[in-house]
Amino acid sequence: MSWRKDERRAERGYHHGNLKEALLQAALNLISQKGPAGFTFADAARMAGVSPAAPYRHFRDRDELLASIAQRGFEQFESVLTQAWDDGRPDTISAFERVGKAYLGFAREEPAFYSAMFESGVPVDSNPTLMAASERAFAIIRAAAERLAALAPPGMPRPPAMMMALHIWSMSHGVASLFGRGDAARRKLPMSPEDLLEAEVLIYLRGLGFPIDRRAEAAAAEEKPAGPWGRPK
Amino acid sequence: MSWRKDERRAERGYHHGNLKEALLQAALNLISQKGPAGFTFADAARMAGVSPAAPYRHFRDRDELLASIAQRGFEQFESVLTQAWDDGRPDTISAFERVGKAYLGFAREEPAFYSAMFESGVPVDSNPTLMAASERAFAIIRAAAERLAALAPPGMPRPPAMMMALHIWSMSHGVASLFGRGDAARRKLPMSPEDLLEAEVLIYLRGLGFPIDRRAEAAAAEEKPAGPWGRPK
DNA sequence: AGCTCATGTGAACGATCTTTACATGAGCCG
DNA sequence: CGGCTCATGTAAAGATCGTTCACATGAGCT
Repeated sequence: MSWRKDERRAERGYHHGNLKEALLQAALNLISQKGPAGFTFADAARMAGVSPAAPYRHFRDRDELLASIAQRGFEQFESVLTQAWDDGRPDTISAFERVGKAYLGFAREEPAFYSAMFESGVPVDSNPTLMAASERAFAIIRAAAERLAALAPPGMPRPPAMMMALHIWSMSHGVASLFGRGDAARRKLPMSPEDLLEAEVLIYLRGLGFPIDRRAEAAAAEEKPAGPWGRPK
Repeated sequence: MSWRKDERRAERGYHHGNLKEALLQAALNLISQKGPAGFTFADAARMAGVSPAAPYRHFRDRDELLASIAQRGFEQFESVLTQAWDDGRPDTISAFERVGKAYLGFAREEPAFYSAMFESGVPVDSNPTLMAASERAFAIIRAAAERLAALAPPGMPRPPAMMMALHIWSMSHGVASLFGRGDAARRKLPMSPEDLLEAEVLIYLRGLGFPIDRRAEAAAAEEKPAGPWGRPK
């Protein structure tokens, strides 16, 4: 790693070192603790050990900091999804399932990023670079849908990949947003969010004509082999 | 209507009349204009023509007002869904589609309610009456899913209604949250949110083994009869 | 060594949230 | 009708926050 000089400037720095980074980290901590509305600019400054005015050297205002976090979130999101997709290896279907799990995993493990990206009221379309980052993340889902659509059985009409991608995205976001995070808006579920989403997507794909094994859903619904739909309760 | 005396007290009241109501209305206006984060307690008071301290006679703090709005939102939501479902008349499928449209309609026409309910960070499970209202709203979807599940073709295994309900809900919320409102987080869509959701649900139901007419999706995807999947672009 | 510019500080303003003591008037009871 | 009481609203005040501006400081270049 590039320790030696980088670390000296980072830890102890001249004025502060990399305040920008420290502020982003502080904001992330605060958001994950108290939600995107509960984090204050002054708090982030305090947590970074600087005066309340210092952040204005790096962010025009509080919204720009939030937008920066959303931006970073989209980038990290894209990276996670890309890795999960792995260009469709070893096979399209299982890679696709991995993407779904990765989606939920990101929402759960990075709730601060996720809420900054989707629930903070940041106007995504007002910031071009933010918009672009969001597009790149969606492009992964879109690409996966494309490959999946190409796999449609010969007899079937090809579903439009864009529509598939939007459908999958809305399912994933719906599950993540309603049931994904441990804390807020939780509701007793008969199964894990991951299994819920997996079953949902599989049923959807079967509806498109893909030859999905029914046992996969059963396994997703619950490990209990009490019929193909899991426990009937 | 019960004018006469009610109205005198409502309009002109003694101190203010029904400040509580006025505050809720003011908050709704403010939220629909500036989002749930952008509304301030003082602003609501000002809009109601009272001092900034007056609201505290009716709400412990800002969060309680928000929770009250969410509560009311869930009640109104339940009413809208109940009306749309109409106990499954004239037939289960079309009533089900109506519920989906009603869901999106509510999210679009009452963005203030919707965001207070789902995106304001109000801890739903901390307030029992709020939780109950939310449950009652979800119960409509659940009941519809139940009826739908009972309609499953004889040869098919019966899907668990609860799972169906959760799936439908996550689709609806996903579409509403990502594409539903005119303003925030919009993205260019090849079709309307309503059509997107309708196609999604229909494909899902077909995946469950329901004999869904493919042309319905085509119509949903777009009116253009350019093949069963709408325009291939 | 000295200049310069990015970076951080301190003080200040207005707005907000919230509490506290005080005012007011509606409705009841005699 | 007169007075009591309590819900309802006000005024004032403290704490915090977002934001700005004049000023300080020191890193890096020449």
